Amino acid sequence: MARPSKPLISRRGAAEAALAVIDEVGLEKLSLSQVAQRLGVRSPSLYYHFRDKDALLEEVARLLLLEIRVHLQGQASAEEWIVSLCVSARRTLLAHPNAAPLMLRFFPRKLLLRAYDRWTKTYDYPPEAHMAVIEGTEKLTFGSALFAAAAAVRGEAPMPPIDAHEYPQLGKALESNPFDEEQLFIETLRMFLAGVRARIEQGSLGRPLSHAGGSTTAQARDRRSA
Amino acid sequence: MARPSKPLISRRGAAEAALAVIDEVGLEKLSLSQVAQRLGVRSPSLYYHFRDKDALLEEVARLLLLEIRVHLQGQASAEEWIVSLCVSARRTLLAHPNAAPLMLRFFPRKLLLRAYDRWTKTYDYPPEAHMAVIEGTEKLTFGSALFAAAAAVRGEAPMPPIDAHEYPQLGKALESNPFDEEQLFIETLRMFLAGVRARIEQGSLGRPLSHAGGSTTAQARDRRSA
DNA sequence: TAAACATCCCTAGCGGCATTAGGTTTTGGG
DNA sequence: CCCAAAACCTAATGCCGCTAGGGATGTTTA
Repeated sequence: MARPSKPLISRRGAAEAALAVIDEVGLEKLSLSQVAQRLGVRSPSLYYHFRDKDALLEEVARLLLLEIRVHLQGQASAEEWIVSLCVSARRTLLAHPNAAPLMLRFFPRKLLLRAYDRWTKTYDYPPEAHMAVIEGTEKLTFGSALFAAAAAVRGEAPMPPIDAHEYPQLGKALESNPFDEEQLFIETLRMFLAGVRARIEQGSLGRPLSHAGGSTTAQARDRRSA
Repeated sequence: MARPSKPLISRRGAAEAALAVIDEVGLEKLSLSQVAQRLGVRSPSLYYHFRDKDALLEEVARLLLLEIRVHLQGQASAEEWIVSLCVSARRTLLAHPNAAPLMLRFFPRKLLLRAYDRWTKTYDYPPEAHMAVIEGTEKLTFGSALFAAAAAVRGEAPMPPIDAHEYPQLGKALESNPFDEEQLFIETLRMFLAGVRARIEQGSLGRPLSHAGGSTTAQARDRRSA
């Protein structure tokens, strides 16, 4: 009952066990003893592999991000490729709603840099727009996923039943909304990407919105400001 | 030393005290005794006003959302009004980076319904697009604010120094990015709103992105699918 | 006015949890 | 074969959320 022939604990295995516990009982109620129990081990032993509980959770966050796998068919444009990647990311997080908030506390951005680097290679956007594209898609994706996950944990629908008497306009908006949850997310993504093109074509990067002229008169203005 | 003439604790006051403690020591390290101490009271007394710790934190979340005040000058379009409101929301959350994650755990959507109802009144968008506008702006705003806050807590820059050797394209993208943090957020918002208009004008709501024709040939197609 | 009741805080204490200290066995290199 | 490092253990500490039960102070009622 001291040192085993083969290690019982690995960082990866511990993270997987922790994720399983989180899926079961929730992030707040996760205790190291539960993780240890799942590994056939006592809780202080975890400290041989992790500095503290946060270090373990960080590993879980990394694990979660690495689960994002793209299963995309013959894709059309680079933009539709982005869309399907973001949808994959969202689905992965929603598959572990209790663990999703870890993305916020321990965002392993390093793991995304490679993907972003590849994106910028295939874009035909001007470089001044690259970071905005990254920022917009990332925030839309993780924002949508995190809030949807949080709502799921509470057992709420992300858009709660509206008191149509109190908020008539909003009620109508909800009624005529043709999208389900995921479709709505996809639509916001496409809106954003369409807007990227629009603002580039108008040369209005960094400028306030001005739709004085409609789409028929949309011509390129003088170039962007500094 | 029992019941005071005037109550020492109020829900509002306790939430303010809790917020102050969170600002100081962080959300994780907040303890009820610290809140109590700030109110000149012992921690179990808080249970007379709150069911449990989560109930107190929920009140803090509400407090935080109510702090969002719009200080907007003579605004131009309805869209620019949305932009300034979202910027206000983001700034408010960034003023309390330690408390920002509470938005995720206890999102008081009810407090936003009134604002959304008013939005939909002034929009000239078709109703099928209303929820997408709400969803997109909300997720962009809170996504940006939450991740920026989390990065601030860790003392990181939201976009970390890129190893330009490892990720050359991304390095260039960062170099030619003309925006600071907030400007980048604003730009993503404007991109999104521009995209809302673009997809409406093209009648492509719900459809995949197809920019076969450039802006010059952007004409309305047959109407959206079911 | 006095009794009854509700309000609002207190002290004491329980159980759980993260973390530390220090011990013990196994393994592997010299 | 020995010794150091590896990888687990038990025991213990201190904090924290929360509950139980009590007592003083108001307010309402008879």
